[in-house]
Amino acid sequence: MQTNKHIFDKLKFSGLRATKQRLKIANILFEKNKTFHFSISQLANLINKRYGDTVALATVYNTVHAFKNHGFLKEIAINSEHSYFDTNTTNHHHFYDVDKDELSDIENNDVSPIKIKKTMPGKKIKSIEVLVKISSEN
Amino acid sequence: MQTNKHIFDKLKFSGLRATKQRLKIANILFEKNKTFHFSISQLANLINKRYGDTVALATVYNTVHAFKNHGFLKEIAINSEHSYFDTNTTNHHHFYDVDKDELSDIENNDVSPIKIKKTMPGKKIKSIEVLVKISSEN
DNA sequence: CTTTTAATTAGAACGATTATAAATTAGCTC
DNA sequence: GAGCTAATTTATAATCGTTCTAATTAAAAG
Repeated sequence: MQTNKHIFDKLKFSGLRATKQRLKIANILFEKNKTFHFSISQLANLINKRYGDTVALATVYNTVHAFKNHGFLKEIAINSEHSYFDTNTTNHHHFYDVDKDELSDIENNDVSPIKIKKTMPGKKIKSIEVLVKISSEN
Repeated sequence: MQTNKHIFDKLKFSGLRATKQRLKIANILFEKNKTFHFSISQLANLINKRYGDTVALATVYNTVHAFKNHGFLKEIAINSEHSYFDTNTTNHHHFYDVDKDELSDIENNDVSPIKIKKTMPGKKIKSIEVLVKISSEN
């Protein structure tokens, strides 16, 4: 599988050892070319479904944090209930479906340019993120 | 104090009993005309500082949730570490100072109109919120 | 004043996450 | 490939924030 090779190299290049566990997790996260949004518990379930009970929960946490620290994942704050991660680490925005508790991406191009008219002296803007909450109409 | 009377009425009107504890908490939250951002633990500290150990932690939680459910407070998601609340319940946006872990408001007027070009069939937009992360320049 | 109902409380329970310390494994060097 | 070293994994315990529970207290209504 080419994906595997690619992920392997990605890990290696970043100084992370390409362990069995990390490859399994990376497979699930990066196999789709589509952005993948998940919480730790969702991810743990997926791992279990595909690979059985072969990765300890602590390792899932460790790995997600390692991936995040190396820029492979981005954390997204939606609500206090869950912490979500996103395989799309570019600057972009989100729809959050409050009925289904589901995230989807909105690319930068799909949002009109955002101009912040208020300034904070001595501070510079690091990021601008838009969260659009949606729900079924009716 | 006029604020007290006002808060008392506010509680009464909403069907919440104006208990000693709720009035103390409301005093801290709503005494300033400025927006107030806080986490539960920060609030608990403030209560303690002003009123001593007279409100149980469970009551702080209960009260904040009651206030939130009655529309006196709004919850804001910034990161997974803390859950923040805001006394400004209008539609508005935020600066988040990542160095100081501090929130401040950006009024709707201070952000250029946001147009979302992507649509989600069968869904309607409930809110659009912008989070601007800032940090010291240098 | 009595009754009813809501709210508060201390403490237990819970769930998600992190820490610990021992065992395992990846990736080097020879 | 054997041996070495440091990184990683693991099971388990510990911790933290939050919620639950059941008893007590207090507010409002009659």
